[in-house]
Amino acid sequence: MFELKEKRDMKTLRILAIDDHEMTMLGYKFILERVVFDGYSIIVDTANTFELGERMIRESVDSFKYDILFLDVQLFPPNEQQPETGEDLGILARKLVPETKIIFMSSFSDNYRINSILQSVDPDGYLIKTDIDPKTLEEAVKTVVLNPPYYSSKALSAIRKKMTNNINLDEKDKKILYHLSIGTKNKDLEKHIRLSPSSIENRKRHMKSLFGTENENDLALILAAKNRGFI
Amino acid sequence: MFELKEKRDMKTLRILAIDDHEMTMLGYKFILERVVFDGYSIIVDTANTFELGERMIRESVDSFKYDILFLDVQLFPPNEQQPETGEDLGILARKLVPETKIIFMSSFSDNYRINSILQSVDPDGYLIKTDIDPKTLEEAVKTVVLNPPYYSSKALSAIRKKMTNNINLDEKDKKILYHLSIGTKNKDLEKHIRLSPSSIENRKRHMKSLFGTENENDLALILAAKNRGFI
DNA sequence: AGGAAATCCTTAAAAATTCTGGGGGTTTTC
DNA sequence: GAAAACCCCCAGAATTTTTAAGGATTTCCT
Repeated sequence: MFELKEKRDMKTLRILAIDDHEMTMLGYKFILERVVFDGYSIIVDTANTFELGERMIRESVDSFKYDILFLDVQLFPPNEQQPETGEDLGILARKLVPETKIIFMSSFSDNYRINSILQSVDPDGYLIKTDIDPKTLEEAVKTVVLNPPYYSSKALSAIRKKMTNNINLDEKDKKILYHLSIGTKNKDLEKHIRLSPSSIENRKRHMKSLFGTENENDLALILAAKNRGFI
Repeated sequence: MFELKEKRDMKTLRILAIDDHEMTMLGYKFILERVVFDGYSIIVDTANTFELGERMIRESVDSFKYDILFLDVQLFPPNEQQPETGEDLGILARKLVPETKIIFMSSFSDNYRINSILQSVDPDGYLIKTDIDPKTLEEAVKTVVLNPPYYSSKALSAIRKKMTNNINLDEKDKKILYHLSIGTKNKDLEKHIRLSPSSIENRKRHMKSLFGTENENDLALILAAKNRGFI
């Protein structure tokens, strides 16, 4: 029905959960280690920083390998300029231990990263945190082992939103939206996007008409874009 | 935990399956009517034509309403020019009985319709036929009732493919791909797309370079586009 | 309140891209 | 073996995008 790497070790499923909120990880650990799954028992290790997580992944390469990796998308408060994210850990893990299944967990507000993560990591699971309860957690683990991928209901709806909007934005438009959404000031946009200020104005105006927010301000634009799943 | 419309009727879950292959429907009926689900028994009605399906949906409006509708995407052999598809039935059902959950079933080759169906119907479930076995069928029904949506594994991967390709094609490009994929002759393309023949050539050449099929023929282009989930 | 900075809009010309028709070579079809 | 269809290239025309400059309005900060 399903096979792990070492026949001798088929009794345990090893999971590593990386999240900066230790209490939530304790919850995951509590739930998962009580799950009975086809006769396999589950062991959950945890790490609460990028560095520790990275070390544990690296160390696992030459010993047992984890079967599943739970990764929080946002490992640090957004204002800190730590560039390391769960996504980076996912990319690293894919390279070092490609057979390990990867499940991302993100809060709703990190949704805009889902696109990039689907591209860079192609995870075996994606859970929006408000969807997570003991049952989905258990389901996710089972599905990811037996028949990946597992996307939670809100993750699917975020994906569907992106899929079904037939507005075509090119890379520059998307960059403008992204920078506006993270609070980049208009006058600083030209430093990030290779366009003149007036072109940026034009594109913003154009997008506002696409999103039906003519003559409204930039906030209305990014709200509309968020609703449609662009950021 | 979950609620149907009429408290009195909570003992049965009514399903209508519409598919032109009667034998496969018998299979679904056989499986589903044996499912035990939280104490509810399941009754599966079937229809094997668009017209019959439409009539049954219309008749259900004023009596019992179906809880779930299973719809085959391709109700007729593609060469017949019957314009009626499962998608149309889905749109109709959404209008007449909005509370009925809708699950689409499509064969792999009908994948290009998934985009349009996600837009027009926003179904509660989407199954690719090769994914369907008794277990997924049962899972789909339960998930759709309790916590939709349910997308089968191959449906998800088709969606992911579309999501993650960062090639931007506009409507005209997509129309060209679509018409090529259904066998429209090059010389007839200009009748469907408001462009000169040479522009169509240019766009095809441009897309071939995007898809890495330079100097190959149109077949290579549409195969590449299919692989990337564009059609 | 007062001034500076930032935002938002318009216009018109320059620049870039796309479209078009034409010429011509190769392959497919009957 | 000839007609039809397909594929490629070019250069001018048409269209779209970018840009700079000027000005009106709002926001921010003393």
